[in-house]
Amino acid sequence: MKKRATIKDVAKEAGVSIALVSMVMHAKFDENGNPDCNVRKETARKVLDAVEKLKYIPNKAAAQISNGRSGIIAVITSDIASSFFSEICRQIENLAYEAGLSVIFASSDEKVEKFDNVVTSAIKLGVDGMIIVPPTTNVETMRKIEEFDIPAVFLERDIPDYAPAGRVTLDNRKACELAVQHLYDGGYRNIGQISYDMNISTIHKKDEYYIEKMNGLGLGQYAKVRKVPHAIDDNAMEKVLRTALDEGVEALFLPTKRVTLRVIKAARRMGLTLPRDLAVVGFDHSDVFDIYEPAVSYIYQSIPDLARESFTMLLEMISDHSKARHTVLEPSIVCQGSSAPKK
Amino acid sequence: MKKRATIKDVAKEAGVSIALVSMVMHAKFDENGNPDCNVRKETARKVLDAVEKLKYIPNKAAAQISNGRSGIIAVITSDIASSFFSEICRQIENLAYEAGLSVIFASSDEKVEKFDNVVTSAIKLGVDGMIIVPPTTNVETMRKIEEFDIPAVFLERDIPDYAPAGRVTLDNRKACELAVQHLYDGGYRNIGQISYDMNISTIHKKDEYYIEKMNGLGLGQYAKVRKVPHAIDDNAMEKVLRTALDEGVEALFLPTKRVTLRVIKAARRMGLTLPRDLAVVGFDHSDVFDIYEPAVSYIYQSIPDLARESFTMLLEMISDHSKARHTVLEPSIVCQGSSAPKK
DNA sequence: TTGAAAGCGCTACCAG
DNA sequence: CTGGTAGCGCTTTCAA
Repeated sequence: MKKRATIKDVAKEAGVSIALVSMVMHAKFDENGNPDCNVRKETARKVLDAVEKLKYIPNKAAAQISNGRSGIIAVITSDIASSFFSEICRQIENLAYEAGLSVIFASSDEKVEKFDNVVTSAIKLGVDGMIIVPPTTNVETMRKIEEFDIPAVFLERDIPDYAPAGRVTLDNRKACELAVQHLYDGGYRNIGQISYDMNISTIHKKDEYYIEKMNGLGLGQYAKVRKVPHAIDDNAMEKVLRTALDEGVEALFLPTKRVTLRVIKAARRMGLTLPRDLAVVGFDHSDVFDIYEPAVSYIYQSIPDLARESFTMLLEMISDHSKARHTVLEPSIVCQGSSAPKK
Repeated sequence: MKKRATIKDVAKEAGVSIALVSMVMHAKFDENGNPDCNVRKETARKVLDAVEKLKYIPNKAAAQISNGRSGIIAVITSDIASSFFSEICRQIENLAYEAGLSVIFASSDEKVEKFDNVVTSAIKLGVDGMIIVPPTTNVETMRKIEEFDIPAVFLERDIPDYAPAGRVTLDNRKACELAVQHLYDGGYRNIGQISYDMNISTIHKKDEYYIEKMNGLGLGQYAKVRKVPHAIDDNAMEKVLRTALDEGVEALFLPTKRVTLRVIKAARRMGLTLPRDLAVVGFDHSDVFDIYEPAVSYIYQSIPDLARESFTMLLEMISDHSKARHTVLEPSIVCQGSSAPKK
């Protein structure tokens, strides 16, 4: 169990000072092997050879403690196992990989307390920045982040009262309009909505814009948001669906992937035929939507865009100390069988 | 932009030495507020008050550099966006959270080079251990890990030649037997297999055990593994399926979730009726399997078990420096419509 | 029960 | 172009 080689060992081996080694380790080399710093090529060579020989891998923690940067960013979503977020994480991971950063992912479980805990861990680690899908619109935890001057960008949803963060969100008004209009065009009038009873900005917005659009179409009488708990089980969901149908609902706008999946699963168990018994427009993409019979229509927001925008924004905030921006992405609608025009 | 509070600030504020602060920060407190270390209760109180007041959050990097432990483990899978792995990651994240550890997740993309790179990043970070789904059976990258004395455990598949690591795998022989036997019992004889042409232990094993079982049933004449590239597209997959059917294949054992998804998608596009045109037994669970018409049968391996076993094993290896073990989990089969008995 | 001080490995600044 | 050195924030003896 030999000890891990340190910069000192390399310096000794190469017969130079540790300062030189540090320089060389951070240098980039052109095609001729010339470093982009004030070090002679031969000296650099010696250092590199020593590094090779001792299998030296720098200790980031030590670097972090002396220069303040950890090279780690934190990505905090509700649940990294949920495919919408896991895909975003994956994209961010790739971008970070290319940028030479490490990423730590954490899930809040949509719980404010856990969110606070994972944020604290991230601060302990000394992350250089955070990309956050907040499970609340409360500002408390964010204050900690502010306290430590850590750049942050909100992804997909935000905390309206927290100004210092960047934001990458969807044009949710447009999304709701697309969905409702599409159903309207298909001849549906009693268009309901089922969504979660959570204190999250996008949920609030989607409720609001759905109603706004319904009113705009003169369907205010039908506008009704049915709230269900985030942890609703299949049976409870069936009951909600049953009630909705009894109340004359012809179509449903489902503003999250999760609720969409739950609803179509319930519909299947109940033996409903889409769109005859119920037309559906969901949100975000899932493989299940395409395999389902009929395929499920959905509002699409670009995951690569979400990831890239948030990542580059965060990078800018970290390096240039630039101001927080707000990027709004355009939704589109993918029309499939579940919302085919009424016969 | 005030500076982040350090242990020194807390010490000064509390009027004690930094050593005391360090002790208190690591102490656990019983219900009476008594610390489990040699510090007077009142002193501890003073420290805690100062911590509170200054909003002190310890800097892990500094701790790491002085005591060697980072409190970070790395989990390296093929792709954190693939649901099998993202669920495992999620479970490990929970376990780590409870254990007070941070996790960094990385994807190898099934590429040996990327695998090597993410391992190197992990070493730079000074991770205390790694849970690894190796994209190869080559031992090279693992040697680095050994060099740095970092405990590692292989998850789901392994590198046979690398002894120092722990292992948590499935009983793949049993899995293959279950699948083939089940199809056999349903009256199918020409049972084929489609799998990826990758150098991965579980793929090798599933090929081998499938053939072994076919031979055992006297179906050696039908035993045939059809290899497809990992990145195969829908059209190519359709062609493979078409060929298999032309060659008389009645049933297919699909040894990974990914290939299962691809095959049923192709089957759907081709308008095949399962199990009439083709019986199928897949691997691992996906929501799609349940929604598909008919529901897809699959071999199940417990994700919670996989996660828990590997995590606790790693923890033991880290703390007790205990020896690597090999845990083998039991598969089971979930029979659904896609493999209903032949009519 | 408490404090002083020696590092941990690295960066960054200054001198030569 | 190269080397010396003062920290960075924390842990951990060792003394008091």
